[in-house]
Amino acid sequence: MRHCCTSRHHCTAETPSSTNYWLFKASRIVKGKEIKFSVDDFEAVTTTPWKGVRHYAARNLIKEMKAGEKALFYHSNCKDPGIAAFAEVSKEAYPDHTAWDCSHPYYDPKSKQNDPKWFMVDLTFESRAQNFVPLTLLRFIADSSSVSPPTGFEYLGDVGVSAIKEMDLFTRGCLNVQRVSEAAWTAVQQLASTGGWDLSAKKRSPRKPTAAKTSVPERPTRAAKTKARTSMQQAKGRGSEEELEEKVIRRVTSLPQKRKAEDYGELPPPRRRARASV
DNA sequence: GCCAACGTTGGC
DNA sequence: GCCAACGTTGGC
Repeated sequence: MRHCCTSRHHCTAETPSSTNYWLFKASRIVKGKEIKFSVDDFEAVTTTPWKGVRHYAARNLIKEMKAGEKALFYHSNCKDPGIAAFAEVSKEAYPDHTAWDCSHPYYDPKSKQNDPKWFMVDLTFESRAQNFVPLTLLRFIADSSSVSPPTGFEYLGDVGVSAIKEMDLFTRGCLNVQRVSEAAWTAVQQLASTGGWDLSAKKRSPRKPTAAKTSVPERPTRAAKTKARTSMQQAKGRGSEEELEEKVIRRVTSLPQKRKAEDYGELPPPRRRARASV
């Protein structure tokens, strides 16, 4: 028997054969190199092998995927991360051959042909999100202190709101492949098709205060860091007054307006060229 | 088998 | 560039 995951909220009571939903982060930068796989690229090629997953937790999810399961296509590592498209897993896990190619940026000498360490699935483009769903919006909804939807998002229902709150985007942000609950999938679809929010009104939550630095003056070992973090989190608890305050929507009228279409097009804004080119 | 260290990754 | 989460690795 196999655990579908470890002790997290996902897989408690669901039937093992139920459809899973996933989220794929299309990073633009890998090991310092620009990869540039945008939603435009994805739409153009339609089906793409999801190469280059080199994170164990992400790989484990990859191996769990089945053909036909739905996925969110997410732009990460960019100015305005968020969900840009809907997709489908079209081929289940098979060895990621780029790990065997020593000239490839995804090369990993520890992966052997007879014992592959990394896997990929094929992902097929289904549709573009009618409205790009930015992480900031999801965070805004997740941050609301109430279980009920914020004004303007009543259609999500309490179920949708709590599903968004539980998304791994917030607790496991660095994971580039994530599991998505059916309720969260539905909520994202609703957001994407409804649109109409005023992004400039959503205040980005400020950086959390870092109290640890002062208490750990010397260069701490990694373990010490971990411990410090953990205890800090425990001490901090959830829902301080400051946090509540952050949840208030503020009008921000002077937000830079420069980026519009390219926000969601994802291709890097054309770097101003020095005219030249002979 | 425990547990510290490592490696990966992305938001800020 | 820092921080964070966590599966895996490796020393013992």
